[in-house]
Amino acid sequence: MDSIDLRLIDLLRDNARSSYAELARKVGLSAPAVHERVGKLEAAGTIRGYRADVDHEALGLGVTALIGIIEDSGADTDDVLAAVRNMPEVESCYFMAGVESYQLTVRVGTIAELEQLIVRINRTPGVASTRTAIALSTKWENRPQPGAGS
Amino acid sequence: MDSIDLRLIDLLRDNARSSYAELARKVGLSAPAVHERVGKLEAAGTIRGYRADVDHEALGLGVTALIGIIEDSGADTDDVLAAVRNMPEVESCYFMAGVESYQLTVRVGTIAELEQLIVRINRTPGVASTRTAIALSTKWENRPQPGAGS
DNA sequence: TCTGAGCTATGGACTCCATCGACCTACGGC
DNA sequence: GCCGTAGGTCGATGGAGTCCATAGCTCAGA
Repeated sequence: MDSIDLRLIDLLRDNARSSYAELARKVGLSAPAVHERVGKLEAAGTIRGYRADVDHEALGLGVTALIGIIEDSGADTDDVLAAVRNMPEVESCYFMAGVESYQLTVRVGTIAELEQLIVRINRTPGVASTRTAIALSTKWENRPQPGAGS
Repeated sequence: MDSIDLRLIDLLRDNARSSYAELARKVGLSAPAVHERVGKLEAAGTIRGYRADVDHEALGLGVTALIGIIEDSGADTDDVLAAVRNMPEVESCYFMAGVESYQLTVRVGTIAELEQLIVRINRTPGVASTRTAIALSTKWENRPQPGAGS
């Protein structure tokens, strides 16, 4: 993990479909060398994968909300987690310090769907209550933090 | 935007480095046809780009936190936003309904750095107070919600 | 100091892919 | 019925991906 690796990661975070030849030109190595470095970063788990960044509104998922979950005392946290995992609307899930055990990012098409989702979460065994905040607009998301390779 | 487009989006959300030839095999079209469809999705802004999904811990950013910002009455929201935009630690930023105007996802290396970041945000003109919750663990992030194309 | 092991780069070769142009088909409007 | 358009296939070709052999570099140990 040297500065060339960091630059490769930055470049792939900016455009994951860059060709190895292009990456090679930018970091000043040959394409096979870049290929091997990227392969090692993937094998080590530093690069987990490559994802298309989509416009959720264009896919009919224009409503974004953050939901905090407060668990019952004595609830089985794994059961709550498993229930939430089965809800495809839940895009991200963090286990938190504080009163709210889980913090979710959810995406739905309409406010009505959000209401139904909240009801479903509240009905889940182990969930005492939830707190929902709606995002009026997304200023930015998943902005890559430049590494030392720049 | 038909079901083939949705499948292409799903496939690219799963692996953004798939070759056009591979995508073509999976959706049952020729590679040039897939190339053109993907190009149109990009031009329309439905696909915004392609990002490598990295392990933040491996990059020394093992601390994730969510920060809510409460603004001063009469604060210029754009100034607050601009200040936050200049902080590279802020990965995502939503403008929210409710008492907290902004909700941030931030990533830093240590709790000490988080403390400094919180201080910096609180010192920003227009910010009345903040509320921070630390993620003890990330169950999942940016999980793609399958479209109807599956 | 010399030597050998291990790592990582390069360059060549071969295969496969991206991409362009030509043509074909289905469909809707005149 | 005819034409224009949208969107597909096929074929060709230039370039990319990837495997392999080889060469330099670093370091440990004789």
